[in-house]
Amino acid sequence: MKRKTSQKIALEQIFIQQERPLGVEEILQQGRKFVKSLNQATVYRNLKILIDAGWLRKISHPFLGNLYERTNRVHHHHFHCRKCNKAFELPGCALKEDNIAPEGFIVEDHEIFLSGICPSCFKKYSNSQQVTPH
Amino acid sequence: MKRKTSQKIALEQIFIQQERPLGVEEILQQGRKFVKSLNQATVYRNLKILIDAGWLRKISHPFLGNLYERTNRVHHHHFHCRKCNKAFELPGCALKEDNIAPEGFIVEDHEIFLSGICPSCFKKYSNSQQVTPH
DNA sequence: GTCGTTGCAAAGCCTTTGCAGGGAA
DNA sequence: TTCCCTGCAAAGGCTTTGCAACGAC
Repeated sequence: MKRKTSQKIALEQIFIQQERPLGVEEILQQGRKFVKSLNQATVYRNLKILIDAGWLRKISHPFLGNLYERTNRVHHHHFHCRKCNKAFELPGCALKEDNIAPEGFIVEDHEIFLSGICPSCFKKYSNSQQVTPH
Repeated sequence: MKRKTSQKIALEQIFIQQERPLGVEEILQQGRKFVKSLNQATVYRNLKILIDAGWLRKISHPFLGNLYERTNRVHHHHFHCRKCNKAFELPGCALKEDNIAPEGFIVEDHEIFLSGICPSCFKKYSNSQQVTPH
């Protein structure tokens, strides 16, 4: 990253302000609030730069495609709600420390994707099951 | 699946004989041993049919793209070796039963991707570190 | 003979790349 | 002024789709 352009600054701002992982389309939409002419190719090029710099991480999400998030976040994993189709960041890690892999495999990294129903959608579903009093 | 064609039978045979998850290119290569004219579009269409029938599962692998495997295999996860770039099926599951997700989230399914060095590559690496006696 | 299935080619996504012009240092 | 970076358009992978011909039943 040799030159600080408004496009780069915009991307950094978006991720600094953001709590959840973002897809390219969202990044592009939000980036255009800062730089109206922002182009997809520029987004992809700068994402790559930020990833190579260790500032961003790319998540290949099984349902939502490629998402990007800051590397400085504490270790966590992602939950996908099959009702509202959103990704949630879940704190902590439910992986057992021992017995992760058989003898001989050296585990350096891992990624866990959980899926099901999020609290908000479960609530909606429960309500629709109830007979509404009148 | 209404009609049994040689193409469908070929795909089923490939997966019945196969121990590890396969990518589309591999499926196509192997399928052509049975049906020489086998086309990519046909592979994709039949994969979809087999998935909808609950006979196959699609795995969106972070490094290797989309892989396909039989649904009748015991619960397991996948290990990716960053040296030889292969996917390994690991028996068992290192996920803690309790405390997987915060209160309110209903976890229905999960996928774990491990990565690092496989036993075979570790062995090679160790050997190359050693001074070969002469 | 029907009509579900196939092969082929075209088109659709998402992502990358070539190029000329623009802007940071 | 230099030359890195951007926007645009074209091209690359992978996957899906339209269509006429084929073949399972």
